[in-house]
Amino acid sequence: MDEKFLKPYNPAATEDARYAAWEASGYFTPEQLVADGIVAPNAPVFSMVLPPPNVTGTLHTGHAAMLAVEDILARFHRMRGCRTLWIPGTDSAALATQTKVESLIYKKEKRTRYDFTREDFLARVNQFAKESERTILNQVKKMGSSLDWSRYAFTLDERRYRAVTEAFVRMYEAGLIYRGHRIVNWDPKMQTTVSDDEVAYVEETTPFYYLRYGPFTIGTARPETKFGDKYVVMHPDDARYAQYQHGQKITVEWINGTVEATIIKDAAIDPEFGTGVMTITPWHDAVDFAIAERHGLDKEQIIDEQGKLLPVAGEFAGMHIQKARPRIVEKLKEKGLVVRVDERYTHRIATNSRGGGIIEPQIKEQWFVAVNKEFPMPPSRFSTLKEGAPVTLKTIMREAVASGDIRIMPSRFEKIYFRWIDQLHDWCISRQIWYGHRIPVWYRGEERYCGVTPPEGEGWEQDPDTLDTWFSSGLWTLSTLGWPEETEDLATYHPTSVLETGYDILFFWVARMILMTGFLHGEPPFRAVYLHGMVRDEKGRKMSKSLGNIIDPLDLIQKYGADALRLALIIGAAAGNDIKLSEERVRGYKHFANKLWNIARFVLSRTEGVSLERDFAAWQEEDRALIAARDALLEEVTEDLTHFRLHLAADKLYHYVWDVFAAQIIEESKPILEGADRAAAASRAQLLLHTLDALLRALHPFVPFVTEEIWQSWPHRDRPLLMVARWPIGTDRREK
RNA sequence: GCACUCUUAGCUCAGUUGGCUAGAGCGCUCCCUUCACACGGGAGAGGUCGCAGGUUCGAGUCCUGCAGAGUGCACCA
Repeated sequence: MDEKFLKPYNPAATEDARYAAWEASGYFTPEQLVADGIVAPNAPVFSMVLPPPNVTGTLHTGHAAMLAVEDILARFHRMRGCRTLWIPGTDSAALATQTKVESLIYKKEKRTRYDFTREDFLARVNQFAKESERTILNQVKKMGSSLDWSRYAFTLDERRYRAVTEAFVRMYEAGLIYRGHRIVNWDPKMQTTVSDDEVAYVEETTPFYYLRYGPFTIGTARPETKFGDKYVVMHPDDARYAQYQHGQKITVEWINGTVEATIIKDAAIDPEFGTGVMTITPWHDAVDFAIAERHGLDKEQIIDEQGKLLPVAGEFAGMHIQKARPRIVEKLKEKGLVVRVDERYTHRIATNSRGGGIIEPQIKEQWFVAVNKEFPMPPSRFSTLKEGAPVTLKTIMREAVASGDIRIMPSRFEKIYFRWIDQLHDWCISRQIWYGHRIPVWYRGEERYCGVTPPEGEGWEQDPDTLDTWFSSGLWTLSTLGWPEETEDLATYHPTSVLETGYDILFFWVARMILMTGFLHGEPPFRAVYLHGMVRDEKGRKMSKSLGNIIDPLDLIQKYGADALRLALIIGAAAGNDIKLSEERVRGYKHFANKLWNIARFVLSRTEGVSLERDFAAWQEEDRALIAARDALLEEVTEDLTHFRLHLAADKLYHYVWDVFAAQIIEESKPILEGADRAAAASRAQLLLHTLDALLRALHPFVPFVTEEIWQSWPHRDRPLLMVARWPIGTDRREK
């Protein structure tokens, strides 16, 4: 027996070496599994892409949970003999990364991006990204992730750039990407648009003003936007205002003098709200914009891109809206235009969830993906979307899931997904930042060119904007497998078997992958979606810097081992449910790794010279019964894993090891092994070996490090690495 | 406003398609350094499974209502 078993299991001294050995074996790559006869050349395929972490980020507990689940799935399928591929990558996270670099440069050098040329600035961002890349990748490895590093992809590398450009051009040519003047979410702080899904609403209590507008009283929480209001809108059936005709003009005294106002009747007005009358600011409000579009009304910009008032505001021009508001209210009061104020009005203000500022809607010329535009379905392998049938991108997204071509787990998220699709608007994909995939469109006067390569001739200017980072992420299963080329990888591994990710990016990512892959490749990007919950602190709060409750997974790995962390993140964490993580839980599972270690020590010390021959005929009746019970449990575990019930599988193995194998079987074995009945002793010794052998295999996906470390000192191993040993169920059956 | 989730031991949570005396981790009490393991073992305290109905031979598990907590979505100025 190896002397290392005389000491307690020490994960910190073990894990890096075990990972290095796995990596060196080449078995993270499916071709190597085939080449060495580990799996058959025509074996079933199991493939996944890693949701790429931010290249400039560091590993957090959410990543740890994701890696634990995915690695368990990968190792399970690899051991079952599948050609298993799990593709790693990182995301440029354009907006987040650029913001980070901008702030670093400003701190150090007091320079902003406008002090650089675009090329020089991008060189700085790229340099920073390259430097940080190693950090996150090493941290991913610390979790034991069996990723195929030979296929590593970065969302901004050359192959991915090609895929993104190609996708844009194809969608442009199909009329599904267009450029238009529309109201968008503008972040004055980050100086860019953001998509609807990136907007987060924060509750705020502010005063609500009732203002005199000619014969009407209108309500607003934002008097600073009201300067240009010259349309007063009411419901067509509102009897109180029946005397006013649609289109009728009236003169009213307003903030900066008299204005000619036009009466508009529109059913969007809720007569029950406030006074049932409102004025509109089409340039800075989506509802107002829609009303203005319906009636062909003028739209005037009041606030500029920095959040400052324009000349229409008269004496307030040039002032930031935050500062101007109290003064405007003051002036309104002086003029006697304030009828009443509700001091405590609760409403939601739009903020940029990506760490930006308060969203100020603006009308801008931007690029959009048309989600409601009908087109003939391209060649398709979807079960309910036939080539040539009239569809929209929404249809593809809905049908892919409704038909069962894609299964979302837990299923309640399917409902949430459908709801989201129903109210989806066209997706604004252009961003006014520099870091990212540049839009492949060039202009020359009135001419416009869209193509994968720049246009011929002089005088062309490329669109300065870049694409929403989710546009490139949406291609991830395709772009990592070589699309737009018809590669062997694409033919073999696409659609991927399962996409595992957090439920918080169901809309951002999962839905957009379905949209883009469905249109561009005519099939789903994956067969199943497994959504894990958010990792929270022991009190159930979100982890955040401001709360100071962030748990660093690397600390936990250092103290308790990656195996312990994996179990803590898996056991008790059903799909879609949030996970509360506490250090005590992780410590508890470290004890499990040590328990296993000591079990191995006991079994090895008592079975020296015993072979693992499975001579079941010579076994004692009760030992055969124990094996049968064990195999029944392993059947259940296998079934659970097949159905993504990882938490149950892990829990069952944990209890079998501790409560059955250690507490009962091993304890009973002590007198048997020492007893006078040598046949019984021999039978029992084989049972111990046989069971530990099976348990090491079955536990390996969950606790790969400690099981592999034991395996390396296991005299009975049939493969040099446990990682590529056979799954226990199926093996015995053949031999019986 | 609409939708969804949660409410099980002191704390944090499992309990897959309804089925034997309801479980885990941590914590608590008492005992044990017995030859795999004190990162251990033994014994134990602790639960009307939110509340009220219903379906069923049988419900923590399904249905209805109520209460509390939370999340997502929404163009109520």
